[in-house]
Amino acid sequence: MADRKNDFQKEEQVFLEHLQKAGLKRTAQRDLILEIFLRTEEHLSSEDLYWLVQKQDQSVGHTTVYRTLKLLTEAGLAREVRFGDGKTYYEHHYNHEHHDHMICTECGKVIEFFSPELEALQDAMAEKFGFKLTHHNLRILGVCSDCGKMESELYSAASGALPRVRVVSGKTK
Amino acid sequence: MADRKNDFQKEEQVFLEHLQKAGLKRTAQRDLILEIFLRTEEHLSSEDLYWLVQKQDQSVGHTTVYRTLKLLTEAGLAREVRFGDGKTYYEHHYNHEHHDHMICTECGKVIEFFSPELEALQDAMAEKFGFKLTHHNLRILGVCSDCGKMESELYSAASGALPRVRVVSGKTK
DNA sequence: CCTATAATTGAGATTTTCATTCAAAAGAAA
DNA sequence: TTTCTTTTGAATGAAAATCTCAATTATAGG
Repeated sequence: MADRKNDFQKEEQVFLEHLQKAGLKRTAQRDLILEIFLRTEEHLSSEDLYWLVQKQDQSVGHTTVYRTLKLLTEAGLAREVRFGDGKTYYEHHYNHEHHDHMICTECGKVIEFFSPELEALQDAMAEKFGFKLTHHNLRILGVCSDCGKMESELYSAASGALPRVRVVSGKTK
Repeated sequence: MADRKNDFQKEEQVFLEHLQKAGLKRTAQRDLILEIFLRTEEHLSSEDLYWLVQKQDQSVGHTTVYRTLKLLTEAGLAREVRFGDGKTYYEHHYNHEHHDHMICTECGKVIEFFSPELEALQDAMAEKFGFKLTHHNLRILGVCSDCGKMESELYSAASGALPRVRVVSGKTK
């Protein structure tokens, strides 16, 4: 645990500004929750984050973590995502490019990907119907190459212009 | 309530075949639930369908409707969809082309649309990552032209090559 | 440094959805 | 009919999301 307290100045400022605008107060709990959220580059449920916070401050309760995540979402720092297991997860939103999720229904692995073509097509689609698009949400469900026991050759062969991607997690069920 | 009992022969046969294959029995409740489901071209939650069924047969319980919807899904007659409000809805699947949803966050209106380009792009994306795609799920959230008080001119002007579409519902919140 | 005011906190309870249990009822087959 | 198996539905359970309220804490103004 080295000293890295000032890594998230921007995000903290966004949060403070949001609190101010909404007439809310800055508290130690909210600071702690924000910090731990920012330090954790994973999809977190409110429950997940609660346990991480517990490790540092036993006195913080479920409710506060839950409410603070809602606040972070309002402030534009977090984004709610659902993967179909009934739970709501949160991921970083500020300074993180929009991306979609590809989910393996076997191992639960989640791949984040970004496709400008898909984005453009969705924007165009929204415009065609007169929708003012606020955001969209694409989940591709399937079986990943590991689980499908496909040759990884297929993967590398087809990956000429592979979009930006990050493999996030393989949840064990 | 005119006599239209034999409108869904194909679907009924699909269901009966599924029951047979799975070693399950045909019952009056399942027949009734299937019939009402087929007659209702809307997104229905288990609860919604339960109340529709109740109107015709007070003795049918939640559990049976819930389980029958699962059966219909297995049989390929229904599809589960989630719109992010925590509830699970079911829509017709048999003889209904795949489509995605555009949802108005103001009035809750749901537009079903189909875009071959989007489909193709998603398929390609799945292939690039070695995913064997089972299905995908795209929700575009925004504000519809009615709620955004935009000119409907925009809509009709831009609708030169408008994809197939069906406005399903405007749920009042 | 106080005090007053308003917001926050967190344990617990409630709500909502999804899923299971089990005894009674009903279908299927001989 | 008789026997065997599946279905049914009320009740219950489990899990997540949300709310309640009394006690606590932050903040601004004296």
